[in-house]
Amino acid sequence: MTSDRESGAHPLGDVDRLVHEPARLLILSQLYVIKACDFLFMQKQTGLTKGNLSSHLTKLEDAGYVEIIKEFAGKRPRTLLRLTPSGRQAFSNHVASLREWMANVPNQP
Amino acid sequence: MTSDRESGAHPLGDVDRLVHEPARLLILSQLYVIKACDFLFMQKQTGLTKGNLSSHLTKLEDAGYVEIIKEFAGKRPRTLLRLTPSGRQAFSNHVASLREWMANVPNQP
DNA sequence: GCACTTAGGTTTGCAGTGCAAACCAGTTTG
DNA sequence: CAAACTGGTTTGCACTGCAAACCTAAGTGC
Repeated sequence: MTSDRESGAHPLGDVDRLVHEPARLLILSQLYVIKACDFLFMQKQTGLTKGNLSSHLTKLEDAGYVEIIKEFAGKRPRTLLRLTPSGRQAFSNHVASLREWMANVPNQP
Repeated sequence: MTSDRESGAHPLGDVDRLVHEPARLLILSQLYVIKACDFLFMQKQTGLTKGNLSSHLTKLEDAGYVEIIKEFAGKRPRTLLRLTPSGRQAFSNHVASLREWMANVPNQP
Protein backbone atom coordinates (compact mmCIF):
# COMPACT_ATOMS: atom_id res chain seq x y z
CA MET A 1 0.00 0.00 0.00
CA THR A 2 2.60 2.57 -1.01
CA SER A 3 0.69 5.81 -1.25
CA ASP A 4 1.67 6.49 -4.86
CA ARG A 5 0.84 10.17 -5.00
CA GLU A 6 3.25 12.70 -3.61
CA SER A 7 2.73 16.13 -2.13
CA GLY A 8 1.76 18.12 -5.20
CA ALA A 9 2.97 21.46 -3.92
CA HIS A 10 4.10 22.50 -7.38
CA PRO A 11 3.03 25.81 -8.82
CA LEU A 12 1.11 24.08 -11.58
CA GLY A 13 0.11 21.03 -9.59
CA ASP A 14 -3.28 22.26 -8.49
CA VAL A 15 -4.02 24.78 -11.16
CA ASP A 16 -7.64 25.87 -11.62
CA ARG A 17 -8.51 24.02 -14.81
CA LEU A 18 -11.56 26.16 -15.27
CA VAL A 19 -9.26 29.13 -15.72
CA HIS A 20 -6.45 27.30 -17.47
CA GLU A 21 -8.47 26.45 -20.56
CA PRO A 22 -7.12 28.64 -23.40
CA ALA A 23 -10.49 29.93 -24.56
CA ARG A 24 -11.33 30.93 -21.02
CA LEU A 25 -7.94 32.53 -20.50
CA LEU A 26 -8.74 34.73 -23.46
CA ILE A 27 -12.17 35.62 -22.14
CA LEU A 28 -10.93 36.35 -18.66
CA SER A 29 -7.97 38.38 -19.77
CA GLN A 30 -10.27 40.56 -21.84
CA LEU A 31 -12.64 41.16 -18.96
CA TYR A 32 -9.72 41.71 -16.65
CA VAL A 33 -8.84 44.78 -18.64
CA ILE A 34 -12.03 46.20 -20.05
CA LYS A 35 -14.38 45.66 -17.09
CA ALA A 36 -17.45 44.96 -19.21
CA CYS A 37 -18.48 44.22 -22.78
CA ASP A 38 -21.23 42.49 -24.70
CA PHE A 39 -21.36 39.05 -26.24
CA LEU A 40 -20.54 40.02 -29.78
CA PHE A 41 -17.60 42.16 -28.85
CA MET A 42 -16.21 39.25 -26.89
CA GLN A 43 -16.75 36.97 -29.82
CA LYS A 44 -14.73 39.27 -32.06
CA GLN A 45 -11.96 39.56 -29.54
CA THR A 46 -11.62 35.88 -28.86
CA GLY A 47 -12.42 34.48 -32.29
CA LEU A 48 -14.63 31.79 -30.76
CA THR A 49 -17.85 30.56 -32.32
CA LYS A 50 -21.04 31.69 -30.64
CA GLY A 51 -21.86 28.26 -29.34
CA ASN A 52 -18.42 27.82 -27.99
CA LEU A 53 -18.34 31.23 -26.37
CA SER A 54 -21.79 30.70 -24.91
CA SER A 55 -20.86 27.46 -23.21
CA HIS A 56 -17.60 28.82 -21.85
CA LEU A 57 -19.46 31.79 -20.43
CA THR A 58 -22.02 29.55 -18.82
CA LYS A 59 -19.25 27.58 -17.23
CA LEU A 60 -17.57 30.71 -15.94
CA GLU A 61 -20.90 31.96 -14.64
CA ASP A 62 -21.58 28.68 -12.83
CA ALA A 63 -18.20 29.03 -11.19
CA GLY A 64 -19.10 32.53 -10.09
CA TYR A 65 -16.28 34.04 -12.13
CA VAL A 66 -18.28 36.17 -14.52
CA GLU A 67 -21.59 37.91 -14.24
CA ILE A 68 -23.89 37.67 -17.23
CA ILE A 69 -26.33 40.52 -17.37
CA LYS A 70 -29.12 40.36 -19.89
CA GLU A 71 -30.78 43.58 -20.83
CA PHE A 72 -32.44 45.27 -23.78
CA ALA A 73 -30.79 47.82 -25.97
CA GLY A 74 -33.81 49.37 -27.54
CA LYS A 75 -35.81 46.32 -28.58
CA ARG A 76 -32.92 43.93 -29.02
CA PRO A 77 -31.49 41.77 -26.33
CA ARG A 78 -27.95 42.33 -25.28
CA THR A 79 -25.75 40.30 -23.02
CA LEU A 80 -23.28 42.14 -20.86
CA LEU A 81 -20.30 40.39 -19.37
CA ARG A 82 -18.46 41.42 -16.30
CA LEU A 83 -15.78 39.84 -14.12
CA THR A 84 -16.85 39.16 -10.53
CA PRO A 85 -14.45 39.84 -7.67
CA SER A 86 -13.82 36.14 -7.22
CA GLY A 87 -13.26 35.77 -10.95
CA ARG A 88 -10.76 38.58 -10.83
CA GLN A 89 -9.07 36.90 -7.92
CA ALA A 90 -8.99 33.48 -9.60
CA PHE A 91 -7.56 34.88 -12.82
CA SER A 92 -4.99 36.93 -10.97
CA ASN A 93 -3.90 33.90 -8.96
CA HIS A 94 -3.64 31.83 -12.07
CA VAL A 95 -1.47 34.31 -13.87
CA ALA A 96 0.70 34.57 -10.78
CA SER A 97 1.16 30.79 -10.77
CA LEU A 98 2.10 30.83 -14.41
CA ARG A 99 4.57 33.62 -13.88
CA GLU A 100 6.11 31.83 -10.95
CA TRP A 101 6.40 28.61 -12.89
CA MET A 102 7.85 30.35 -15.93
CA ALA A 103 10.47 32.05 -13.84
CA ASN A 104 12.12 28.64 -13.51
CA VAL A 105 12.04 27.92 -17.21
CA PRO A 106 15.29 29.07 -18.79
CA ASN A 107 15.08 31.24 -21.89
CA GLN A 108 17.73 29.65 -24.01
CA PRO A 109 16.92 26.49 -25.91
CA MET B 1 -24.53 32.06 -43.94
CA THR B 2 -22.45 34.43 -41.81
CA SER B 3 -19.20 32.60 -41.27
CA ASP B 4 -19.31 32.77 -37.48
CA ARG B 5 -15.68 32.11 -36.72
CA GLU B 6 -13.14 34.90 -36.95
CA SER B 7 -9.45 34.91 -37.71
CA GLY B 8 -8.05 33.39 -34.54
CA ALA B 9 -4.65 35.06 -34.72
CA HIS B 10 -4.48 35.41 -30.94
CA PRO B 11 -1.43 34.25 -29.06
CA LEU B 12 -3.48 31.64 -27.23
CA GLY B 13 -5.92 30.92 -30.01
CA ASP B 14 -4.11 27.97 -31.49
CA VAL B 15 -2.10 26.78 -28.56
CA ASP B 16 -0.75 23.23 -28.61
CA ARG B 17 -3.12 21.55 -26.18
CA LEU B 18 -0.82 18.60 -25.89
CA VAL B 19 1.73 20.88 -24.30
CA HIS B 20 -0.71 23.13 -22.48
CA GLU B 21 -1.98 20.42 -20.15
CA PRO B 22 -0.60 21.22 -16.68
CA ALA B 23 0.77 17.75 -15.97
CA ARG B 24 2.58 17.80 -19.29
CA LEU B 25 3.88 21.29 -18.72
CA LEU B 26 5.46 19.97 -15.56
CA ILE B 27 6.98 16.97 -17.31
CA LEU B 28 8.30 19.01 -20.20
CA SER B 29 9.71 21.76 -18.05
CA GLN B 30 11.62 19.17 -16.05
CA LEU B 31 13.06 17.55 -19.14
CA TYR B 32 13.79 20.95 -20.61
CA VAL B 33 16.25 21.52 -17.83
CA ILE B 34 17.66 18.17 -16.82
CA LYS B 35 18.03 16.50 -20.23
CA ALA B 36 17.22 13.00 -18.99
CA CYS B 37 15.86 11.15 -15.99
CA ASP B 38 14.04 7.96 -15.11
CA PHE B 39 10.38 7.31 -14.50
CA LEU B 40 10.45 7.38 -10.72
CA PHE B 41 12.45 10.56 -10.51
CA MET B 42 9.91 12.19 -12.76
CA GLN B 43 7.11 10.90 -10.61
CA LYS B 44 8.67 12.49 -7.54
CA GLN B 45 9.21 15.76 -9.31
CA THR B 46 5.73 16.07 -10.74
CA GLY B 47 3.71 14.44 -7.97
CA LEU B 48 1.68 12.48 -10.50
CA THR B 49 0.47 8.95 -9.96
CA LYS B 50 2.24 6.26 -11.94
CA GLY B 51 -0.70 5.58 -14.15
CA ASN B 52 -1.20 9.21 -14.84
CA LEU B 53 2.46 9.80 -15.57
CA SER B 54 2.63 6.75 -17.79
CA SER B 55 -0.26 7.85 -19.95
CA HIS B 56 1.01 11.39 -20.27
CA LEU B 57 4.40 10.07 -21.31
CA THR B 58 2.83 7.81 -23.89
CA LYS B 59 0.97 10.75 -25.29
CA LEU B 60 4.11 12.84 -25.45
CA GLU B 61 5.95 9.97 -27.07
CA ASP B 62 3.22 9.54 -29.69
CA ALA B 63 3.55 13.21 -30.47
CA GLY B 64 7.29 12.77 -30.89
CA TYR B 65 8.01 15.12 -28.01
CA VAL B 66 9.77 12.75 -25.67
CA GLU B 67 11.88 9.70 -26.19
CA ILE B 68 11.23 6.77 -23.88
CA ILE B 69 14.22 4.51 -23.55
CA LYS B 70 13.82 1.20 -21.73
CA GLU B 71 16.91 -0.41 -20.35
CA PHE B 72 18.04 -2.58 -17.47
CA ALA B 73 19.88 -1.37 -14.40
CA GLY B 74 21.31 -4.62 -13.16
CA LYS B 75 18.29 -6.92 -13.27
CA ARG B 76 15.64 -4.28 -12.86
CA PRO B 77 14.00 -2.42 -15.68
CA ARG B 78 14.42 1.30 -15.91
CA THR B 79 12.72 3.81 -18.10
CA LEU B 80 14.71 6.78 -19.26
CA LEU B 81 13.04 9.94 -20.49
CA ARG B 82 14.52 12.47 -22.81
CA LEU B 83 13.16 15.46 -24.68
CA THR B 84 13.37 15.22 -28.46
CA PRO B 85 14.40 18.26 -30.54
CA SER B 86 10.83 18.76 -31.69
CA GLY B 87 9.60 18.44 -28.11
CA ARG B 88 12.10 21.07 -27.07
CA GLN B 89 10.90 23.27 -29.89
CA ALA B 90 7.22 22.78 -29.05
CA PHE B 91 7.74 23.53 -25.39
CA SER B 92 9.85 26.54 -26.14
CA ASN B 93 7.21 27.89 -28.52
CA HIS B 94 4.51 27.34 -25.99
CA VAL B 95 6.33 29.18 -23.25
CA ALA B 96 6.99 32.00 -25.68
CA SER B 97 3.27 32.23 -26.47
CA LEU B 98 2.44 32.34 -22.80
CA ARG B 99 5.00 35.02 -22.16
CA GLU B 100 3.70 37.07 -25.03
CA TRP B 101 0.13 36.74 -23.85
CA MET B 102 1.04 37.55 -20.27
CA ALA B 103 2.85 40.66 -21.32
CA ASN B 104 -0.57 42.14 -22.05
CA VAL B 105 -2.03 41.20 -18.71
CA PRO B 106 -1.60 44.04 -16.26
CA ASN B 107 -0.09 43.27 -12.88
CA GLN B 108 -2.34 45.26 -10.63
CA PRO B 109 -5.72 43.84 -9.68
C1' DG C 1 -50.41 41.07 -43.90
C1' DC C 2 -46.99 37.27 -44.84
C1' DA C 3 -42.68 34.98 -46.09
C1' DC C 4 -37.83 35.46 -45.52
C1' DT C 5 -33.63 36.89 -43.49
C1' DT C 6 -30.76 38.44 -39.74
C1' DA C 7 -29.32 39.13 -34.83
C1' DG C 8 -28.22 37.10 -30.79
C1' DG C 9 -27.54 33.63 -28.65
C1' DT C 10 -28.66 28.26 -26.41
C1' DT C 11 -28.86 23.27 -26.69
C1' DT C 12 -27.29 18.89 -28.50
C1' DG C 13 -24.23 15.12 -30.01
C1' DC C 14 -20.09 13.33 -30.03
C1' DA C 15 -15.30 12.45 -30.13
C1' DG C 16 -11.32 13.07 -27.15
C1' DT C 17 -9.16 13.46 -22.53
C1' DG C 18 -7.41 13.19 -17.75
C1' DC C 19 -7.65 10.57 -13.86
C1' DA C 20 -7.07 6.80 -10.44
C1' DA C 21 -8.05 2.03 -9.77
C1' DA C 22 -7.04 -2.36 -11.26
C1' DC C 23 -3.86 -5.05 -13.14
C1' DC C 24 0.65 -7.37 -14.48
C1' DA C 25 5.49 -9.29 -14.98
C1' DG C 26 9.53 -9.76 -12.75
C1' DT C 27 12.35 -9.47 -8.18
C1' DT C 28 13.37 -9.60 -3.52
C1' DT C 29 12.37 -10.99 1.26
C1' DG C 30 10.77 -13.94 5.07
C1' DC D 1 7.24 -21.47 -1.35
C1' DA D 2 4.34 -17.36 -0.41
C1' DA D 3 4.04 -12.61 0.33
C1' DA D 4 5.34 -8.11 -0.70
C1' DC D 5 7.67 -4.75 -3.47
C1' DT D 6 9.30 -2.44 -8.08
C1' DG D 7 8.26 -0.38 -12.02
C1' DG D 8 5.34 0.45 -14.59
C1' DT D 9 0.68 -0.36 -18.30
C1' DT D 10 -4.22 -0.92 -19.23
C1' DT D 11 -9.01 -0.05 -18.24
C1' DG D 12 -13.30 2.36 -17.14
C1' DC D 13 -15.53 6.30 -16.71
C1' DA D 14 -16.96 10.87 -15.92
C1' DC D 15 -16.05 15.17 -17.81
C1' DT D 16 -15.05 18.51 -21.51
C1' DG D 17 -14.49 21.35 -25.64
C1' DC D 18 -16.19 21.86 -30.06
C1' DA D 19 -19.27 23.01 -33.98
C1' DA D 20 -23.68 22.00 -35.91
C1' DA D 21 -28.32 22.39 -35.27
C1' DC D 22 -31.70 24.82 -33.26
C1' DC D 23 -34.54 28.72 -31.30
C1' DT D 24 -36.92 33.26 -30.58
C1' DA D 25 -37.63 37.84 -31.75
C1' DA D 26 -36.87 41.82 -34.79
C1' DG D 27 -36.30 43.76 -39.38
C1' DT D 28 -37.26 43.66 -44.67
C1' DG D 29 -39.25 42.85 -49.28
C1' DC D 30 -43.46 42.63 -51.53
